[in-house]
Amino acid sequence: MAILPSVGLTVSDIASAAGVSQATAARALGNYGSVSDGAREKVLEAANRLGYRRNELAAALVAGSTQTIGLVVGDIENPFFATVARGVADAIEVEGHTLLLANSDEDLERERHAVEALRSRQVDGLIVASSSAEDVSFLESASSSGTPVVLIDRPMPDAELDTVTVENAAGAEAAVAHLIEVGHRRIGVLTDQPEIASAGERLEGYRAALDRAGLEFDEELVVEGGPSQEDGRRGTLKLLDRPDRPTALFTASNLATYGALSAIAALGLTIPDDVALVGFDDFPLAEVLAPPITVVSQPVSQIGQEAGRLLLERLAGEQGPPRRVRLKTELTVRGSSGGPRS
Amino acid sequence: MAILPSVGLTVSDIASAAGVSQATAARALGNYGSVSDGAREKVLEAANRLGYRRNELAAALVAGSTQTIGLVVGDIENPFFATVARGVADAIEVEGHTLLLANSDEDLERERHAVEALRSRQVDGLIVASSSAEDVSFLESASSSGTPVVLIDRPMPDAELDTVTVENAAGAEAAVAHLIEVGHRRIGVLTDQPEIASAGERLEGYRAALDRAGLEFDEELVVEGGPSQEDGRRGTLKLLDRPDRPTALFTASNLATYGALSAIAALGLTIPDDVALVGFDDFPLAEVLAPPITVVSQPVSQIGQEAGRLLLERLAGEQGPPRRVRLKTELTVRGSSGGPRS
DNA sequence: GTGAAAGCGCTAACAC
DNA sequence: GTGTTAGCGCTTTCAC
Repeated sequence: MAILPSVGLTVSDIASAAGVSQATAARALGNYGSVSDGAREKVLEAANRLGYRRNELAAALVAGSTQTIGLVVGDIENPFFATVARGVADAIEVEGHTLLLANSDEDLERERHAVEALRSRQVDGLIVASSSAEDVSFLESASSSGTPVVLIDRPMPDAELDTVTVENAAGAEAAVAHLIEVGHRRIGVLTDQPEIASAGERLEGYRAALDRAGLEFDEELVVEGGPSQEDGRRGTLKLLDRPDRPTALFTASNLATYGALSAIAALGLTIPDDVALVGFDDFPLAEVLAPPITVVSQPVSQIGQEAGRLLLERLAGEQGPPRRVRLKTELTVRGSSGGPRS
Repeated sequence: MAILPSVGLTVSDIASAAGVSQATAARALGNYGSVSDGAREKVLEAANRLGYRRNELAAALVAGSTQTIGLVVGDIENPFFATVARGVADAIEVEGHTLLLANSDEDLERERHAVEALRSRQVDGLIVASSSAEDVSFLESASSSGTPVVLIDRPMPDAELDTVTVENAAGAEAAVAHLIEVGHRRIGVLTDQPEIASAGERLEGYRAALDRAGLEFDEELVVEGGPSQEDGRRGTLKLLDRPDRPTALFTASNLATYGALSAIAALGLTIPDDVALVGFDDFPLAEVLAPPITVVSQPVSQIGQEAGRLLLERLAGEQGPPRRVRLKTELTVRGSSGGPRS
């Protein structure tokens, strides 16, 4: 294979090949200003023949826009984030933007660092699933200094930023209310780390459902999972591996649900007889498991798409106050929550 | 919230604030050349105070390196690719690189387009799961013109490019041999699109196992799935929804396995009694399903990490011939393949 | 050790 | 319509 040292053809190269000035070639290539048909043709022919590819970096430097948007998620391996990423990619690519991706591992320092790196690379905007409910000042400052930020998944009512979230409290409440309705009184809950803002809302929904049913809130029934399936597994074991175990479980995220399923299997318990289960966030095999898993489904891809859309609008000049999009969740009752209990 | 128009502090801004020349400030900031301690301190203090952030774009323009690598996968929503992406990200971020991500949807035209877009953005290198076994000339030309390319997941023996793949044929053969060993004679196979190079190898492994056992190859038992779970489901239905259905099924990819599980459930069949199942590629709930699913597991994250490593080596100047890394697979026998049959 | 000046590849005034 | 010229923000000679 020949080594073509055609590392970087520039506008000037094309210009001389076409016998016009650099500016004319640039105009023809960039499709702006006015160029005579003859000149344009010569330029395009030369570009084509030589295999010219525009250096977007140089263009971005002068234009002040890279057509690149940064996405910061906890972990792209998490199917939730993967689907969000896909949604974002779909929404922005129609406008010619590309995704710069970073994982934060749900760690605030890493998140900060990722945001810094992305900003240094001059992303036009940022979409962030922030791991902190507290300190998003670095995101607000990005936004106010010209790099719009859209927050996703985790509500942040105090932040002056566009956000796309789902109805966490309502979704969780529906899940728990459903468990109560079929007869459960002791319902365990496996939550995300409390720093993650949606975790709070889901726990709130859990409490609201208990309240409404006149049930006591019992701290013992709340276990904090972590960002991995293994964390969820451990949490569930803690919750279930004892005599007075809850009769039902609400898992507040997809990985928590995976972990719980794994723990339940390990303990040899049967769903829903030994323990009923409702999870937040649907997943590919939920319908296939025996029994199928009851879930609060959320429009994951749409979260990404909406975030992309809001961001593109900001980039197009939208100046209004923060928009907060709340997407609906839906309780999908399948077998794991069980029929009515005596 | 105040709008700080501090959109872009430049080296010159810092230089004047520190009372030194632009060049000195740049040296202090960029940590190169020689700067007196006094000057350095003044510059760093000013940079810190004013909140200077280096414009990596401008730096990249002159350095000719963006510290960015492009990753092209079929679909980031596919857990396989998500894990690969994570592996790549982990491998390259230690060197300060960032991931530019693009989905090809397993379409060659989209893949080409993505590669073009990524190259225009001056990525330092590319990692690609190519959807074509035939035409990778555009990737070879990228490589020979200075943008190294590492191919992943799909073997491409004719391409003059580094590749990271797994032992597809051996893995598939082990899976099918195992099914034969426990007594199956009619084994259906759900493959990926034939354009995808790994699909060929896995099918080859399937045939090899049959051959070795003296079993006839029956075209009727081969069904081509597609890149989605739904495709796998449809394929499986075609295979199983008839009287002379195979007694066992080998699904050649994770989404195919998902689809098969869904179809089997829909048909009301029991695993492994009505139909035994072995899938290529492990997945989170494989152990949790009843019965747990027997799989050929592959080191997915490691594929990404190896690819990242190979690419970094090329970027560091490695000049040798194409390296072809083959990672081992492992047959993990669980319940779905059944015990010995009469 | 430091500054002045050139240049990465492109866009954008501004003349002609 | 076209060419000349001046930058975008940075790195990098090259004098001093």
